[in-house]
Amino acid sequence: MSTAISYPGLVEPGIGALLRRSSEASHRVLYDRLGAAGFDDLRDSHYALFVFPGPHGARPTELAQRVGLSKQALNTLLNDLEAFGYLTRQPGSPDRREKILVLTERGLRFAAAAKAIVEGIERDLAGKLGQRRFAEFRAILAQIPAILVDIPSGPEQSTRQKPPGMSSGSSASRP
Amino acid sequence: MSTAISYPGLVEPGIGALLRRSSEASHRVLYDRLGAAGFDDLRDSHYALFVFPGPHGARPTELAQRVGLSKQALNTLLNDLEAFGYLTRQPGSPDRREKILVLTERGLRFAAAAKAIVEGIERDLAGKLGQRRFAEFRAILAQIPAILVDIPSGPEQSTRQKPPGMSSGSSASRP
DNA sequence: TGATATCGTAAACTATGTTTACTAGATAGT
DNA sequence: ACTATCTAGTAAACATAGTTTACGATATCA
Repeated sequence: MSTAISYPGLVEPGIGALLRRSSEASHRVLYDRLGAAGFDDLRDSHYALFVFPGPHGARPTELAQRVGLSKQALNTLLNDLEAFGYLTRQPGSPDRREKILVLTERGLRFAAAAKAIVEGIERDLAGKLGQRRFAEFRAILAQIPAILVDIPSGPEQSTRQKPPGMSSGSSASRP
Repeated sequence: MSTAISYPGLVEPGIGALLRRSSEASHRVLYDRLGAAGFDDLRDSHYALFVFPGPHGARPTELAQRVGLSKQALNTLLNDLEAFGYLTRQPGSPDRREKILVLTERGLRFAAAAKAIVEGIERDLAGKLGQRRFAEFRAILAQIPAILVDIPSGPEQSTRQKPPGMSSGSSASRP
């Protein structure tokens, strides 16, 4: 049992670590409940396609951009979703190169279940924190990304320096 | 250009989506600045090992548990970190099966740079939001994970149902 | 009516992780 | 002391998720 020596460094920020933990916790709850509700044939990567407003009526390329995936990655997931009966690909109509994604009955039930679970989570949080504090929290949270991209390269670059000539060589997993 | 038909479902919660976006934004800023500060031989997976209190003085297995990785996944990353000169593995002493992770000069500089960047981010946020609001925000954020795990399986399970007999069959990527 | 762009798909490759299995050293039972 | 068993670290095989590159079919422009 070695005691971890304290040293003056951490990468995971206070605020960043907190955000990550909360984000992961909320998604875990959502995914667990979806699985428990009978939708246990999907994995997290499939769930990601249902971010609002979801796949219904969209074209693959459009959806890929929205969820931040390559057309290819998306296509694999769509194959699964189609095979599992969550959606179908309809040929697009004036332009027959297009496909239109259409949720099946099951797909619609999945989306409804997800919505209900999410609303439940928010109700619980508001209940524990108080409506007002939760609303304030949420409002600030919504601002964070804009603030962060707004101030790239702040004043703390005094730590900057180039590393010594460490040419990669024989590592296992360099790109 | 097909217009996305509105339908009653979303998977990505209000609060969950917001948390995810903020978390990703903060990590992107941190990682970008670390890269810009000369630590561009590491990837995100390596950074993860430096979550407070980081690898210094720890044993591999201990660290693996802390950061939520298998011993194996961690070991690969440690190989890289060692090859790039961020740390060394010292043989543990009374028990010579153990290895003790020790940051090198470069590793310590990396940790210090990360700390400075994180502090800069927090300063910026506090500046934009106001000290008081930021502190309140942070306090609530820290409570979220506990609240969420506390209330697993809430009252919204009325949506529960088993799916029809969709035996998997011929998909690309099912486990 | 071609030249060229665009949609969806496919194939090959990369990155990151897990599970299973092994080796060296530690520890307990006798 | 001697074997049995446990544990730390490592290795190998495999799973998952994504990217880049390529291609066929349709659309659109000159």
